[in-house]
Amino acid sequence: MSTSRPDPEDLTARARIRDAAMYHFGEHGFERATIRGIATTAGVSSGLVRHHFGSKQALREACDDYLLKVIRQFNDQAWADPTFSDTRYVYAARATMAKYQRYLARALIEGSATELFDEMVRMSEQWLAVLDKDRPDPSDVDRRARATVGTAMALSVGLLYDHVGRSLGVDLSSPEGDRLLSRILLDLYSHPLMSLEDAARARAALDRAQ
Amino acid sequence: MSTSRPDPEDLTARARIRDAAMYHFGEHGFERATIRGIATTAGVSSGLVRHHFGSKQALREACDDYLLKVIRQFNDQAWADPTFSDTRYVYAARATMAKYQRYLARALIEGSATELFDEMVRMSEQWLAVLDKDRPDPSDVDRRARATVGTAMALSVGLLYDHVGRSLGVDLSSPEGDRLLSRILLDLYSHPLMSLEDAARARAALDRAQ
DNA sequence: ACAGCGACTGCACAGGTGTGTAGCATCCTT
DNA sequence: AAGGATGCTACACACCTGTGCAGTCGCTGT
Repeated sequence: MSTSRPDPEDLTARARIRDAAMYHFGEHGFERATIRGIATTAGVSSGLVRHHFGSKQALREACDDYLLKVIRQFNDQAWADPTFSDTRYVYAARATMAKYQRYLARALIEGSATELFDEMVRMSEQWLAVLDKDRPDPSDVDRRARATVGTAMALSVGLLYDHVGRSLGVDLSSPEGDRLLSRILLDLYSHPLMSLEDAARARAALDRAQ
Repeated sequence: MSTSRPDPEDLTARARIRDAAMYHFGEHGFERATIRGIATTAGVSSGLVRHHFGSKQALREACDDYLLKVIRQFNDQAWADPTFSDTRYVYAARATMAKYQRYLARALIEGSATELFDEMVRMSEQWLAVLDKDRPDPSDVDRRARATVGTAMALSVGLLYDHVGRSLGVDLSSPEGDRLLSRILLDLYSHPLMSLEDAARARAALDRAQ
């Protein structure tokens, strides 16, 4: 148990409550997290949580909204920067999202945050549009469809953060962990799991099966 | 709300409770699921749940163990079958795991099921060993490391089942949904997201950054 | 000076939860 | 036939939770 997570006093109580809530929701899940626990972490009374957010559910929604705002801001900033490449984007996205990783994972699994996912698909679609320019053969599936599954895959390591870290034997939040992960992703992203021929064959088999 | 999920009477009460628990845990999460709700679905008293499994936590562990057994059995069976290819394996795995999808997702996110993940990494490693034979250049990262991240990615669609289905606009559990997903995966698996040159460049940049 | 308002606290309440336990029926063993 | 284990139920208990609410403090505009 780390003792002090919240910033001292430079944030408004409302913001501190929101941050504490994201921490508790992410660490324990929505159900197990308690308003009293959140209030304690934020250094306020439980009544104040209710005063500012109305209900636990509304507090969750405020957290979702905030994260959506953060993600949108990151994406806009990234596209505005002319030096940004796709690899840099992925890397920076990981860095930006690091502190919200656990909350994001919980939110996606527990069903809130549908807007969040949809927004991320939209962002992936933008990138796919760029990548598709270098692609010789046209895809037989919709770009949005590919963006959807691509988004899910991009989120996977974040969703299974602890499992991946444990299996790799490193702390993913450490510099070494981040470097190792980058290497692995570079390798996977640059090596297709199957050849175009095998894929075509499988697709044909799929058509044959009706 | 679908009314009757459990099979009529052909299962022992213990097995019915386990099935009901996997359903409730998967649908509502461990915390929100209640022993009384599980008992009702299984058609028994809440006391019997305790009688057979001792505690809610122990019930969860029994579910994890069962799922681990199912997965091991599937994998052994797949490797024993000489006609099995990698694409078929992925396809059959999806079919086998379909009914446990939601439970698996919850278990992985909520932190139980570490054995499950590790076992899946081991299975991925077996497949990678086969795939590596056709690979011209040796990878600069451990096979187990690649298997770990690959496993996470393979699980991603299952973890984000509802989001992916909603974004694609189809029910993934339907035949059309399954076919669409297969097509998307074939496309993604057969097209690298970046060229070997770009990957080498990014790797060099990573080394330069220390 | 004073009324109003928002930030904030403390406490009580009702509901739901996991768990403990006493007791009943049924079947199997000796 | 006796007796004990086993599957199973019903009920009570203590606890924790989200929520409601009355009230205090401090600021701000008039």
